[in-house]
Amino acid sequence: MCAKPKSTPRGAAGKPRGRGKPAYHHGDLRRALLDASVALIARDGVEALSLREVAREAGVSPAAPYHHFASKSELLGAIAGLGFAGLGQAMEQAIAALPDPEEPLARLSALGRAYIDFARAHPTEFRLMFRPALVTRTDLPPGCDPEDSFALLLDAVARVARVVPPGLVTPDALALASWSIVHGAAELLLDGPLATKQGSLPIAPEQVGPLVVAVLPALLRAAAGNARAAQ
Amino acid sequence: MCAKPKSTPRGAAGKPRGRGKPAYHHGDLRRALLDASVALIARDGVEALSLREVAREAGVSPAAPYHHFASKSELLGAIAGLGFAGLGQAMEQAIAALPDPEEPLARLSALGRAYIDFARAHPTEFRLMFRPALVTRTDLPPGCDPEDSFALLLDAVARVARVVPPGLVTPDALALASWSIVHGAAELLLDGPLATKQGSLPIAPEQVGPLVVAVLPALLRAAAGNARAAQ
DNA sequence: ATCGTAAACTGAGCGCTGTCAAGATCAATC
DNA sequence: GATTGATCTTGACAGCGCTCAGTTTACGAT
Repeated sequence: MCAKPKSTPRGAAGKPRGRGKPAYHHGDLRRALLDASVALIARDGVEALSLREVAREAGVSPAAPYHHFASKSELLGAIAGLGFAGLGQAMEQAIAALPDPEEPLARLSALGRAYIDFARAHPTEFRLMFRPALVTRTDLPPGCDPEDSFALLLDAVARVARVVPPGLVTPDALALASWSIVHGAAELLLDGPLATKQGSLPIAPEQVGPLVVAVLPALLRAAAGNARAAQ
Repeated sequence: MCAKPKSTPRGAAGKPRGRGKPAYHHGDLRRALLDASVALIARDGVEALSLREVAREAGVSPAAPYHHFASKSELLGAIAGLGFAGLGQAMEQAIAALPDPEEPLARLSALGRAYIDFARAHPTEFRLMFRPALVTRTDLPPGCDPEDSFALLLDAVARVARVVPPGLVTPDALALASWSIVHGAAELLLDGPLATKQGSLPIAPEQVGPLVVAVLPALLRAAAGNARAAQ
């Protein structure tokens, strides 16, 4: 599932060997560049990221990154790719941790919660996942496709829709609504008024996830025609 | 309400006068810079915007913009400010156009619709409104505060909550849910999979607004305890 | 009509950036 | 041990944000 294909392509382990010289070949520069980039973005923001500073941080020359990424925006794209992989993984784990993974409503709630938690835990990756203008989408290995991460969420909505009698809105609309509410909460949490000064809504960041997830089942029940859903 | 305070601060009208020379004083350079910036961002994206190109577009020297904006990010902040003002205005108009502006559910639906429509009509401004990292918030004239735009939305939710019997979740949670769903739909529409390849959900962009708004009342009814809301 | 003042704008320039071409270095293979 | 090919360095280019000293203009007071 979109894992790191090769741990150490050339050379030795991740660290520059203990000799006096810093070693001409880095070991795993690609990884080091990604890590340094995430750290720098987290500190100063995406717009302040300079490829040269990333290279400096990794201890290589300004042109070295170009042997691993065709451009700056492709490096950002790789970070976004890591984000998609991480989100998918977090969602799978959330389902696996469920007492009954087949219960539709619980399944959806767990995914929603995982979505928002991921955004809070990995804001840098999450933001890049949804800033297509900053990013050139390099062809990812199969299983890493953004669609795959979202498919889990949409599938969970479909399961609920199957259990619930057909209601006022189509299943597609249900899926859109579910996705929107979870994604919107995440965005407002990271870059909206909830983050900056939280003046508008007296809601602490850590409460956003639980609150949204608590509302989700009600939304699905009601939108599907006010019938009693499973459980 | 955050209107343009002075139409033409110095000099003559907006256009460079019809003489042969391009006129040393531009007339309304600030406005021209904002307009050019929005156009360039719409064409090439925010990250590709250069202050020098904006100046070129406006026919002035590279240093001229600095007499109107302290920095590039302050220019972007001004665009975001225009966005907040525009959103507030669009929301007020949406309410004013209502047959009965006092009907809580219709009021909320109209605001939600206006929110999403605004994002679609002014993607550049909308994005900047929610990219605080790109923007330095210059002190805006009173009435232009972002909070004011959102207050309308939150107020509409509160009105619904007042009519509906107290339910499973607090009014704050209701407000968060409503705002999230509308904002999330807008973000997904602009920068999410709905925009890029719309492979995940078979929903056309122009359908997103109506669908979300159709779900909104159901959400509020259900979350508030499954009781019958007004109307 | 003239002057003085302050705003608007210019042009040169500094340090930084993303990117590229050419050369140096090293690990692994034949 | 020589070859090969990936990895990294060096050096350079154009363009960027931003600063500053100086020029041009418009407006109010005289």
